[in-house]
Amino acid sequence: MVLLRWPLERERREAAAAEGRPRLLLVEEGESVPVEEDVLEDWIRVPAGEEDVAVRVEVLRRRARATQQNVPELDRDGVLRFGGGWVSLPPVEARLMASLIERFGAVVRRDHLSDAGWPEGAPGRNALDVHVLRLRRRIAPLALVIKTVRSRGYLLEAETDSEASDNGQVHVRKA
Amino acid sequence: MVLLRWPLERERREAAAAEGRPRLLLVEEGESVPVEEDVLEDWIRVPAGEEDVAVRVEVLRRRARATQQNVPELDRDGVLRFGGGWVSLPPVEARLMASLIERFGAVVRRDHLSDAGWPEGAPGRNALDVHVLRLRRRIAPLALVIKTVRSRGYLLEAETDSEASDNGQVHVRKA
DNA sequence: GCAACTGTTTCGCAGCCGTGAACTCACCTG
DNA sequence: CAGGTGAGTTCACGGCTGCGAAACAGTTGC
Repeated sequence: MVLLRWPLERERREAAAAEGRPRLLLVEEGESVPVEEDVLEDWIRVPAGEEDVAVRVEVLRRRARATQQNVPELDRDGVLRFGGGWVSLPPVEARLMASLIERFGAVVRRDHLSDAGWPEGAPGRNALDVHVLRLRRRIAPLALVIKTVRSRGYLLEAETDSEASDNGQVHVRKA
Repeated sequence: MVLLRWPLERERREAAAAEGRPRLLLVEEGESVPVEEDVLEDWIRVPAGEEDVAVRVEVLRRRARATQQNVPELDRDGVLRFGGGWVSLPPVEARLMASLIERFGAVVRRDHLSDAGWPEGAPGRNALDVHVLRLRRRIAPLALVIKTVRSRGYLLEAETDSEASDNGQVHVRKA
C-alpha cells in the first residue's frame, strides 16, 4: 500500500501504478484530481479525518487481495508450490520468482526483475535472460509458464489447456 | 448513476447495489462510512467541492460502462485483455487500441487514430492502414473486430456470433 | 572431485515498423 | 452499365532490435 501526496509525488504514483500496487493519493488543498479508472487507486483531500483515510486504505487492501487468488506460493527455503506439486529454486531464481508471483498474471518489467534478482546491482546484460530460461524449465512440471512480452518484460501464469496439449504433441514427436 | 445521502437513504443504496447500479454516497457530517469493496460504489463527505463530486461520478460511470458493456482493457504494459484471454500489443498498436477502446463501439476518425499512434507526426500515409491490419489479426483470437466505416474511420467491437462461425469455417479448411 | 549454481559469450531467430506496389471494392458519373 | 476514381486491404521486403538458447567457464558446498 502506497500513501503519497498529490501532485508532489507524481513519480511515486507512476511507479506504484506500474508495479500494480494499491495507492491512495493525498490531494493537497486547491489541487485538482486525476480521473483514474484503476480500482487499485483512490484519493482523498487533506486534511482528512483519520477514520476516512483508514476506510479508503482498507477498501484498497481488500480489492488488492481479491485479485490475488490461486497464486503459486514460495516459502523462505525456496520451495515453490502450485497445483499439488513443488520444486525447489536456487537463490537468484527464487528472488525472480517472488517478483513474478507478486504480480501473478501481469507483466513485470525487466529492470524490476533485475533489481529483485540482484539487489547489489545486476551482473551482465544477458544474465536475466539466462535465468528466466532456467526458471522456465524448472517450473514447467508445475504447469506454470513465463510468457515474454517483448520490450516490456515477463508474465507468469498458469498453463492453459491448449498449451498443455501442445506439450503433449511435442512429447509425441520427440519420442 | 445514483447520488444519495448517507445514512439517510440507506434503502436506496441497497436497491442500487442489488441492481448493480453505480452509486455515490454523500456522507453527512459526523457520520461514519461503510467499508464496501464493490467498485461501483464510492463515497464523499459533504459539503464537498463540485469538482470532487464530478470526478468521483465520472470514474464510477466509466467503471460501470466497462463492467456492464464488457469493454476490453489495455494495461500500461500493452497487454490487452478481453473475454478471459489476452494478447500483448507493440507500442504503436497499443496506442491505436487505446484510442479505439476509448470510443468502444463508436467510429474513430482516421486522423484521430493517426495522432494517437504517432504523436510526433505520422510517417507515410499507408502506415495507419498497415497497422490496423496487423492489429486486426492480433486481436482476432480475443473475438474482437475492427470494422471499417468508409471515408469516416474505424470502429472496434466484439465479434458477433455469425462472424465467429465464419472463423470456424476458416479453421476447418485450414485443418 | 562431483554436482549444483552462477555468469559470459556468441549465434540466430523472431518480432517490430516503415515502405512500395499490387489488388479489391464501393461509389459516382457520364 | 462501363469505366473511372479514390479509399482501403494485403503482401513482400529490409533494417533494426530484443530475446532464446547453447556452450563454456568460474565458484561454492558437500
